[in-house]
Amino acid sequence: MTRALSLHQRIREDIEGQIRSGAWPADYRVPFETELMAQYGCARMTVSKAMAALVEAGLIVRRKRAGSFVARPKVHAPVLNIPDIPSTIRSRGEAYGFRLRLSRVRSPDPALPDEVVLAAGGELLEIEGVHDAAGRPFALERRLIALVAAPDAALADLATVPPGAWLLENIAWTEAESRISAVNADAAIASLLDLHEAAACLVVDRRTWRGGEPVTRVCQIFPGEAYDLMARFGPAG
Amino acid sequence: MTRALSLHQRIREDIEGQIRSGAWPADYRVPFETELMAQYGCARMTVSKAMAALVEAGLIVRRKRAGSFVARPKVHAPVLNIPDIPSTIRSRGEAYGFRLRLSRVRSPDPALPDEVVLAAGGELLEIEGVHDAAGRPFALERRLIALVAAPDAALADLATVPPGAWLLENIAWTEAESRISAVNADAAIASLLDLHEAAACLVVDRRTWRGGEPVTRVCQIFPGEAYDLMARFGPAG
DNA sequence: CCTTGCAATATGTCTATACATATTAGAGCC
DNA sequence: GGCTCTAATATGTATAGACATATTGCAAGG
Repeated sequence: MTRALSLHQRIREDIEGQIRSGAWPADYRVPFETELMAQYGCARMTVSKAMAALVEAGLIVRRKRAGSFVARPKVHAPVLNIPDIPSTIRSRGEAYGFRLRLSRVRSPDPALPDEVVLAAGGELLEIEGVHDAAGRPFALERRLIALVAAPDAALADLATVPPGAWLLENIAWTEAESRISAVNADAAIASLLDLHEAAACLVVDRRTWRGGEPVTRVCQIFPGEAYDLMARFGPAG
Repeated sequence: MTRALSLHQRIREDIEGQIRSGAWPADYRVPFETELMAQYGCARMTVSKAMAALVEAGLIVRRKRAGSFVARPKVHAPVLNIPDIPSTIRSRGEAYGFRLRLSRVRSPDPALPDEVVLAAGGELLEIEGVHDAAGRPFALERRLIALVAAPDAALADLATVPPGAWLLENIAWTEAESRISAVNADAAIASLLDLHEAAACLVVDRRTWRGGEPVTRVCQIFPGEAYDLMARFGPAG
């Protein structure tokens, strides 16, 4: 059963439907607020609330004196789905495992400005491990954690809890940036992921911050042909 | 100069700042609307508008009788930036070019359900070409366009206007889905992109619809080491 | 023809008020 | 103690009115 919608939501959905169906193309002039208030028999504030939500969603553009118009679709803002690795594997019904291969505390390399910034004057926890799905390697993870931001990380039992899950529980981040690229597997990657050398791999390089303060940087390497990322742009479902 | 902000925007930004700075952690109870109206000396509707925007942005959660609380950050909804190829190249200050290599109208392959669905009972326009940056190959594009949805595409002068730009101008889409993966360049790709064989390439496979009706499917192949995609989660700037 | 200025108009913001609705703290009862 | 019912409370929705502001169309003047 569809829940009872408030009036401004109904107005919003009606207009959204016209736009998404293509009935109102880009640059089409949406009825004036006065017309809509007559049509729905409500106050202007109610119409305005619906319109404001449509602006927020990027579906319309409003211009004083001219009216409101259907926005041209933005090319560049699909929502990327980067599920975390354990849940991806478990949702396929496969057993998940994490094999820790390296875990040590060290100072940032002064030759690498990125590391120095991340460390923020303290030391770094460096971690490397392999995520397994059904006993076979699924992804290689190399991670640096700023101990200034997450001092407890050094004490965590990363042999049992993968570092991504530990951080998510303990140091919630507020900003993240991911870069996605492709590389050929070198000998080390090929061996760890059970691939032939030079196999194409998908690389997700993610940095996260907590209120401007860097927390961690992680590089996840997936076999390119066995994994893909999905991005969607469209109805907010 | 910072523009004059309306009051509800200022309230919104003040609260957003507290959250993004980490001063108000997840589950922190933000001041009641009555407290905020006293603090800013305004009506409740004004506070409410700010709060509604924060809910829309996913920064807070509101519960009747209990109050409004800072939301725990969503893990997996970064906004992916897929700029279109000509503007990416031009923004680097390099000359952009498109070399059309193939353009023909054909029927969908009955063995490929995807093609049959895309064609929607009509024929397909198949296009292949290379995007050049500063005279060197930058990306290979293979595209199928449903002529049912875009009958004029067959008449477009795709030798001068790249098909992506043409479609954007003429058949605005409303929904898109992109899959991102990595492959090793085969002989054909390596030759067209001027890479050694087996070089890792980043593949963006995008399908678009217009109100549920399929419009086009495009596969763009980039040299993996020379290109990356960026995704961000955080301040909506 | 081009410019300037005015007035009409549609959106943008805000108020004060009203009632609806969900949830919780606490009172009262077994 | 554990249960239920009730009343208080904070948000959710909506109204009618007011004034601000940006932009457009048009008219008057050069």
